[in-house]
Amino acid sequence: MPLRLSRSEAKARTRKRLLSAAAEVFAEQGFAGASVDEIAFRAGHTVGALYSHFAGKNELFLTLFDERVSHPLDHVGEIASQWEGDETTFAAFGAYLAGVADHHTVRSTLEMEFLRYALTRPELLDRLAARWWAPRAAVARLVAPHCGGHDPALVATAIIGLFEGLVMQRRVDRAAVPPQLFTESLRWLMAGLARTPVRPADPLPEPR
Amino acid sequence: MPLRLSRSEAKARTRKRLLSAAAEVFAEQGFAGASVDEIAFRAGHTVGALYSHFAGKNELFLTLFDERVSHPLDHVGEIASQWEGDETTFAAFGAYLAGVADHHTVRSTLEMEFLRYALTRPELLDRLAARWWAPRAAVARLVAPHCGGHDPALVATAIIGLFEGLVMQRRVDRAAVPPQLFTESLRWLMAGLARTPVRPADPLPEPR
DNA sequence: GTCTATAGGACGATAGAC
DNA sequence: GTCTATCGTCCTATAGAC
Repeated sequence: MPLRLSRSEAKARTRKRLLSAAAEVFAEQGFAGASVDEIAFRAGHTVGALYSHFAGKNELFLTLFDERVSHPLDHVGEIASQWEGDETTFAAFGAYLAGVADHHTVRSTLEMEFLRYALTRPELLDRLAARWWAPRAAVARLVAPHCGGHDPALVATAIIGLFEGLVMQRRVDRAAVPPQLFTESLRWLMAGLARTPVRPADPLPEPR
Repeated sequence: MPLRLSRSEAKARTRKRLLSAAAEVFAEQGFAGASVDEIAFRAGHTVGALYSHFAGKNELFLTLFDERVSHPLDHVGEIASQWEGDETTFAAFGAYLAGVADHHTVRSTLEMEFLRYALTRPELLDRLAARWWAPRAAVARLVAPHCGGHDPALVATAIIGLFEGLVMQRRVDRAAVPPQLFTESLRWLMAGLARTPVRPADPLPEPR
């Protein structure tokens, strides 16, 4: 590893710093509230550098949307490879997600801002929806053997919903959501699958 | 009911319109992105009217925070009064929350924006946390008889988390979260409570 | 109480030096 | 590729007419 960075390495480093700073500021201030000046400043640069890497504030935001915000549950694959439906895996899964709630705060706040931003932009909402397929499928594969006949995709959606909702509540009030609840509630849900009769899929048409 | 409004009635109506318009614009554009001009315009007034009712944009936002955004789960009391742990109640609860996901969109988006806004303002975060006590307690009372020894407060937190997470996913992708899933996943969770051994409360100290 | 007009400031984006 | 300086725009908030 050379002491001095090559031109392209320096450029890549600048870009990376800008993206990290942008993630922070967008999360804290929202899209409209974030100023390109502050983003550049936090990255240790000025607007000039920012505009040489990105066409503008919008493109910077969308680049972040595409490149940087992998969903927390993307990493579920790491845990899936060891899954046995046993206590160890439950605990690992729960601990991992409690950690997400406490430490990946910029990422999850930024995800919220993407959602709000996308809600008024249909084409972005589609891309956001597509983003959830992979983690949902990963969780579905993980739990399929323990679904007791219920649709693994729906079980996965419920599990992801459960964790997203717990993460959200824990960010508001840590005391209300002890870390063990991530594990416990997953256990409750999985135990209930076996005890619940399987119903016909989608007996009602999608309303409206 | 008189045909012409009294002065104070007209004033109250203006205030209400301004608050409704503000809720929409804040939800769509975020706090910083919302302009007082657009809020006033959507309310059918001008900035002058707005500033005669509110000290400024910040106060308008905080007033909304205090007065208008009752959490969806506040209404859980209506259902709680009829709860028997039976299929009818499950279905009503699920249907109600699927409706929230589909129709109360401004409210839930605004809640998201409040959360992001509050995350960098500790005193607001405390008030937001306090906001969740009542619905959590209402759900806890609702499910207490069916908790099988588990802490009803924690069960309530899990249930609320589950629905918040499902609502969020449904707003991104309706097809992924059929309305019945609200009912089904609640059934799974409740059924699992009875089958899961009760663990000692909080065996681990709160980390960090 | 509500409107119109405007002051004062912040921001996104660009131009030109290095 | 990055910086400094600046232009034009949009926004919050206020002042004064009605």
